[in-house]
Amino acid sequence: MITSLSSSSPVASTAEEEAYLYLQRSLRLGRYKAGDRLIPEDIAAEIGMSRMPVREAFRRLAADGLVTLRPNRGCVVAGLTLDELNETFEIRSVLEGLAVRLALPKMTAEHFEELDRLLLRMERAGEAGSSDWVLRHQEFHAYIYGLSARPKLIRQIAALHVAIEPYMRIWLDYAEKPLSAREEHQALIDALRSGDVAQAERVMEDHVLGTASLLAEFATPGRR
Amino acid sequence: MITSLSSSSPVASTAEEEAYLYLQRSLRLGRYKAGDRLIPEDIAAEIGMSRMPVREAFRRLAADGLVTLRPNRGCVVAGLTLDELNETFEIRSVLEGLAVRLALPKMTAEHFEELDRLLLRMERAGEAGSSDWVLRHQEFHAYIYGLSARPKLIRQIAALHVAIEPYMRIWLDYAEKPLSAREEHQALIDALRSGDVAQAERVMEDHVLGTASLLAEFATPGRR
DNA sequence: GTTTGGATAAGTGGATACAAAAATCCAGTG
DNA sequence: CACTGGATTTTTGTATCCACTTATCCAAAC
Repeated sequence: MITSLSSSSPVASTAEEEAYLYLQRSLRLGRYKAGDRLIPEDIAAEIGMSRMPVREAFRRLAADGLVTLRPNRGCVVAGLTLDELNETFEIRSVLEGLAVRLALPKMTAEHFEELDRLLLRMERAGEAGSSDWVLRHQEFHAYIYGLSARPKLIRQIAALHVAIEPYMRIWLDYAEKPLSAREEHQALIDALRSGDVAQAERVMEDHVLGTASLLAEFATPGRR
Repeated sequence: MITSLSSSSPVASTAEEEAYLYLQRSLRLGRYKAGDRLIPEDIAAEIGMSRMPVREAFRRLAADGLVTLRPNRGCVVAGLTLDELNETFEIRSVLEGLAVRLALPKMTAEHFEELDRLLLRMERAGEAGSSDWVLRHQEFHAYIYGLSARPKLIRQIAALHVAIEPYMRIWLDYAEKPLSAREEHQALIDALRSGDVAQAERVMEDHVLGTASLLAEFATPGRR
């Protein structure tokens, strides 16, 4: 059972893998700003290898949508405009809705109990938005998606989460209004318990889109 | 306006780009079988370059899901099990449904006329399944998705099409029963003309899933 | 003061060389 | 005759080098 929304294994067996994980981590933590140029030589020096594996890592990051690669122009940290960010949430909403639709028919009483436990753990992890809470929150969602038993779907969802993460971080820092986290997730569980697939799917879609609209409030229209 | 479902520009300005396009083409045309190993040195020799750009092309192909890359094990042509193939269609159905949902509100009378023209061109391109017809069919769909004005969504859809293409080709070769192509696409246009967003979205979802179930008939359960 | 051209520096792309890992082959053993 | 262990071959991964493209900077011209 997949319980993590990370898009790749955490073991770096090759230099390329190490570079990839290092850069992904740096990007997710917001070490670079959108538009920053990543110079292979510098990064290679930081982690003690040559430019070559770093270049290949760039290619993978580009595929993840975290950086942009142009011939002879190097590697630039990708920025999402508000439009692109919203688009990503739209895509997430249908994919995560689909995951719920596929997961629900497989759910048994034990699964619901586990969801209750995960929700509890999430609440106990602190403020909605704290880094512990974010982890538990991902766990909660990943658990549901995992039940769909659709590896490709899960990977796609994970990739979108990775791409949005830097922005979420900014947003969470600003979050003044308390997230209606408890209510929303309880509603999600309730919808699942009701067994109404279409309803559960819609609740998940709305949950994801709700996050997007919340995010929009803190972003200025032209913002990258 | 994006009118092609190809996932990248066709101009090869660098050796890596050339290798990528060459390999993508070979894979889409079914030159290799699933499980075949791609030897960088051989491919490099074929197109007259060193292994290095070929290696980088491999990474991009892996991101597209066309090949699998394992450390020290090289590059293997990806195979989709019937389950994975069905999963891909499930994902396509919600993404293409979303595209329709977003496109419809922007459609005017001219757009509908263009759709009529595209359908006509598709019919005139020959047998459903011929390579000309496939192209026109893609054009038809791409036109609708393009109207959604969601670049990322369109790219994701395109990527899934590329991944499935080799299988579609096999399937189309076997297709004995006439595709109900005309009726299905006319129904799609009708649904769009009705202006009922939810209905149009559902028609598109069914259209995509219908293709999947048709495909399933020709595949043996354990097939790669 | 702004613009333009070109020298110079910086950086990228690709090829070759070398090291390390995996696959293959083969002889010896049970 | 199947199996094991190790040498050999093949292939992959990484570093270094060179050629070429792009960016930067400065001076001369308008």
